[in-house]
Amino acid sequence: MFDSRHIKTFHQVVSSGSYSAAARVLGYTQPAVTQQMKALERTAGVPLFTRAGRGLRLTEAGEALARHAETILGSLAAAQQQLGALARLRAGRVRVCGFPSANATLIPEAMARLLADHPGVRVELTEAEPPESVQRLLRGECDVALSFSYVGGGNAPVPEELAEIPLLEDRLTVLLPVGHPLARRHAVRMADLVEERWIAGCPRCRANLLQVCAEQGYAPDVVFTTDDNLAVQSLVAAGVGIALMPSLVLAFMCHQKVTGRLVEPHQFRRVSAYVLREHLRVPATAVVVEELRLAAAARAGC
Amino acid sequence: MFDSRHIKTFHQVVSSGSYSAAARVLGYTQPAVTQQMKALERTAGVPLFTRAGRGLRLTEAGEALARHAETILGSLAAAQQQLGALARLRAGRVRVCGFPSANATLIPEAMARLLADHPGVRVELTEAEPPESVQRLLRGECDVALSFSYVGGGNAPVPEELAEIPLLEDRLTVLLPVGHPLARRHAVRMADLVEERWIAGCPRCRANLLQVCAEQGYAPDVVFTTDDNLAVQSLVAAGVGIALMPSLVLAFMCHQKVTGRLVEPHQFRRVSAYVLREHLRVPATAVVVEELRLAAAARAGC
DNA sequence: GCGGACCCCAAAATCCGCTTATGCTTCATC
DNA sequence: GATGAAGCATAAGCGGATTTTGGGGTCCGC
Repeated sequence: MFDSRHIKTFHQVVSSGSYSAAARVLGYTQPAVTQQMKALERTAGVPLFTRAGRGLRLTEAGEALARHAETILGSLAAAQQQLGALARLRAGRVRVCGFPSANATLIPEAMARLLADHPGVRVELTEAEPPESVQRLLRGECDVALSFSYVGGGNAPVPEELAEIPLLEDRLTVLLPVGHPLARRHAVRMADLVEERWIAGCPRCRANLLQVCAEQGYAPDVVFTTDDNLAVQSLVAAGVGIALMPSLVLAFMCHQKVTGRLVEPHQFRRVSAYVLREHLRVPATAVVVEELRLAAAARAGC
Repeated sequence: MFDSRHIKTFHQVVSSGSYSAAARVLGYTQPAVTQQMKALERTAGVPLFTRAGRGLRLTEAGEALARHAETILGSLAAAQQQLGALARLRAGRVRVCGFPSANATLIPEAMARLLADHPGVRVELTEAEPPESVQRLLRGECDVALSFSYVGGGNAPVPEELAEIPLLEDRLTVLLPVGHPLARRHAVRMADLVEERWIAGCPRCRANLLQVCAEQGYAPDVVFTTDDNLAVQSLVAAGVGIALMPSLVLAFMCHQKVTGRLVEPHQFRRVSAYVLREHLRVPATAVVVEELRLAAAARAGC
C-alpha cells in the first residue's frame, strides 16, 4: 500500500522536475525527498527515476505512477473537501452562492429571518451567474447555490448528487421608458414589440429573448448586450431600446423614467436552490433552504 | 491530507464493525486502531464515530468518508497493480489469456517460437471466453488478451486504454457428419441449410449463427447449445445436428465421422490480441504480440 | 451480579522520518 | 581543464509519532 504522503511528494517532484525544487515547495529538505522517493520505489518494487545528468527522468513505471498520482490525490482531495464542508456546516457556517437579482432580493429577505430564528447560523454570500453557481457547488466552493433556468431553454441536466429545491416562478416583464405608448397598458403582448430595438442581458437571458421572439415569429433587433442590470435600466431610460426583465430584477429598479409591464403570453424563469443531497439533512443547510423557500413563497404572492 | 494508512484502517473498521476486529485483521493492537482513528478525526476536523452501546456507529461525516474510502483505496490499488504488472513484465513474465480454440492452436505455435527466440521470457496462460478475456485485461489480471468478434455483431467498443492488434480473419465452416449429402461439396451455401437441425456454441457464436441465418431469411432450429467444442463434434458425429464452426476450432477436430466445409457467402470472425497501450513498448509484451502476429500470418496462408 | 466484549486512557518503548552535514556527479563558465 | 553552482546520495543523530503495555470503565447477555 502506497503512503499518500509519498504520492504527494512524488507528484510534486514530477511537476517541479527536481527533488530540491519539490522539497522547497513542500517545506522539506532535499534529503527528506530523496528518502521518501526511495521508500516509494521500495514499495513499488520498480525504480521510478533515472538520473539524467544533473536532472531526473521518469522511468516507464514512473510515468505510469505519475498518471495514477493525479487520480489518487484527486480522490483524497475530494474526500477532504467534503468532510471540510460537513465540518463547516455542522459549525453553522453556510456558504451561499446566488445570482445578482436573487442576492439583491430573495436572499436578504431569507437571511433576515434566518438570523433571527437561528442565531447560531453564519452565512457567507458570493455571487455568480448561472450555471457557474452550480459549478461552484459541485466543486465544493459553496454549500447552497441559487440558479435559474428558462422554460424552453436547453438546460444541462441536474447532476445526480444534487437536490433541486424549486423556489419560485419569476415572471418576465418588459422594461419600457415611461413615455412609451405601450406603457399605459397593464400588460404587453410580445407580438406588439416587433419593431422595437432591444437590450439583452446575460447569455441565458439573451438566448431566452431570442427564443420568445422566435415563437412570435420574429427576430428581435438586439442593439446592446450587457449583464449589468443597472446599465440596462439606464439604457432603457435613455431610449436606446427596451429589455426583457424578470420581476425579481424589476424589484430593485428605482429609475424614475422606466417602468415594467408583464408580458403576454406569460413567460417566466424557474428559480431554484441546489444543495448536495448529502447535506440536506445537515441542520445548517436545512434551515437555509427552508428560509429560502419561505421567502420565495412570500414573494410569490406579490 | 489524509494518511492512506488511516484510510485503510478506517475502511477495515467500517467493514469489521469494531476497532478490535479491525485490529485483529490488520495485525495491530486495539489501542493502535483507536489512536489512528483519533488522528484521522483530527485531520478530518469532524468526529467519524459515535459510541452506540457496545459497538460503534458512523456519524454522517463517517458515512461520507466511508464512501470516499472505497474510491481512494481503489485508486491506490490500481496504481499498485499496474506497477506490479510493469515489474513483472520487465522481469519477462507475461500473462496471456486466450479463448479455447486459440489456446489450442495459435498460442502454442507462437509460444514455441517465442521461447526459442527469447529464452528470457516466461509465459503464463489462462483461458476465458470473450469478452471475459478483455475484462481480465482491464482488471489487470493478465497482460495480453485474445478475443474475437463477429463482423455484424454489436460488439462493445474497445476501451481507450487498450491497443487492438488484429491477428487473423478466421473463416467459418459448417461441421457435417461424413455421410451428409452436402459433405461432397467443397463449399456449402448457408441457404441450403434451412431444413437442418443446429447445435450452437458459446453465446457470441450462437448470436452470430442466428444473425447469419436471418440474413438468409430463416431462423435456424437450434436443438442443442454448448460451449464445449468437443461435445459439439461428438453431437455432429452422432447425427444430432450440424454446427457453424470457425476454422481455428476445426484445426483440432480429429473425429473420423465429421468434416468441415467452408460456407458461402464467406463468413468469418476477427481474432485480435489486446494489450494495454502503456505496455506496448515493454519488451516482454512486444515480443509476445509480435510472435502472435507472425503465427497468425503463417496460419492465414493455410 | 458476573463475565465477556469492547473501548478509552496514560505511560513507556519503539520505530520512523526529518534534518544536518558531507561527498559525489554533472554542467556551465572562464 | 579548473572552478563554482546545482543537484542527488548517504550517514548519523535527534525528535516526534505510533505502537504496545497495563489498567480501568461501560454495556450487554446469561
